[in-house]
Amino acid sequence: MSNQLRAVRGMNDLLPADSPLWQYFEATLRGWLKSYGYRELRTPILEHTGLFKRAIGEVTDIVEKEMYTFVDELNGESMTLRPEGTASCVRAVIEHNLLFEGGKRLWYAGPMFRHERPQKGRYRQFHQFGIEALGFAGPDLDIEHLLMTARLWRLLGLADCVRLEINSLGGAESRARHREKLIAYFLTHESELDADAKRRLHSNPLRILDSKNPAMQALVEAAPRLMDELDDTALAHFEAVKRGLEDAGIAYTINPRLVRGLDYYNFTVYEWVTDRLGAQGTVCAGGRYDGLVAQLGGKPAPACGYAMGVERLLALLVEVGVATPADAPDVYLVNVGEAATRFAMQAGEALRDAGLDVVLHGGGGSFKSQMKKADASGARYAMIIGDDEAVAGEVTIKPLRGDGEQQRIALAKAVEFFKLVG
RNA sequence: GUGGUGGUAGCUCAAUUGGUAGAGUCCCAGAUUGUGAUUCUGGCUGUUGUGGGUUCGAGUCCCAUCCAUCACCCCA
Repeated sequence: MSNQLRAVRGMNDLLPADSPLWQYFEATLRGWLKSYGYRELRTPILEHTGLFKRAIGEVTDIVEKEMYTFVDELNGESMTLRPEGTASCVRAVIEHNLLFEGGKRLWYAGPMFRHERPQKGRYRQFHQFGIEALGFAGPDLDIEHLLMTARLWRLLGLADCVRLEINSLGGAESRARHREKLIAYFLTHESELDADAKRRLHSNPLRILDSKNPAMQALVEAAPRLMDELDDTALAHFEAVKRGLEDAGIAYTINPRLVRGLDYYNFTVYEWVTDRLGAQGTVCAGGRYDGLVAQLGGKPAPACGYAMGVERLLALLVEVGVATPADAPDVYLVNVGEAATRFAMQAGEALRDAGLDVVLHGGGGSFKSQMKKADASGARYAMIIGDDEAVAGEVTIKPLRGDGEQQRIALAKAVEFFKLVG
């Protein structure tokens, strides 16, 4: 065991027993995305480090201490495994001039990498699914995104275990103004700050508002509020988003302390959270990032989007007890004897031509042991072929589930039989 | 990255104050020599996460380390 090879910490194998749940989830996503007109964008997992530094922000936790960054020994370039999807998405949109013909609705999915201490619902390689709408001004797409996420919870049966929190961060000027007031306020109360807060005072004072330290609550409650700094445009935008939610009957709470860990957000931010996954309860988060396209060198364009943590959503599905769809074949092909195996190969192909899912028993074994495998496979039928059948060009069909008699018929008739029973 | 808890067969778990590592399940074979899911019988599986230490003797105590997990932190 000491020399045993293991997967890298925080990075998991997806085993066959679990893949049906992922496939069910992914299939649900595809249908749902199509119904809103979103189209897939796939970007490389590896990007130049500079992209994430510019997009996410130099002083964020992600960039400062969580990125898998390394030098490509072959050419000396600094590379980074993507820690999130938005930066790559915007980069690709700019690089290929996708906004030339107007706004774009895009989605992406895949592995992301952050070097954090692993915990349930938090892994070093984890999967995000996200959507980005670029080139659309105003609150329309913010609202669409919230409506579509709410629909997804209904589709997945999760509507009762997630709740929506929203906030507005306003524009850059509002945030700068608020930041100054916040620092001034905390400086006058510096003796009451805990160690975390003191550390953040100048690097990321907004984060102090997020503190869970009970001793800090009174201080935080009385702090200057960003909402008070919002200009008319930001307020009108926020009001429109709230109205959209109310029109759709989606419950929400305004959380003035909701802050994003990535620097590119402005105006609307939101999180869908659950209390059934412990400390890793944020299942979907997003908002508007109007400045990012220009910041990354593109022609200025408004944008908004969100990302979901796939592992967390699947954990929630398991918690709620979704029926995991079976992936059993229609037919398990039992074959004993050399001639029987050769005939069974042809029989299997004939059944697959007719659209059936067929597992052919491999590696020999007695009828008894093969029948046990047939049962364990979950197949509805066993098709039994011994040398007797092979010589006659016949097969024996035995129902393994429900009623029905075993019958021995010609292969061509068997194919017809399966076409009928589906 | 910080602190707490835990790690025994493929899986779920036992093992008295330190004294011979066990059960269920799974898998394999047979009862039923061409037929599963029930029943009965028999069989296989372990450097007790890893490496040190204390001891006549360590799954059990000590140290380190790895992994998981809970909270912090962070975030999806």
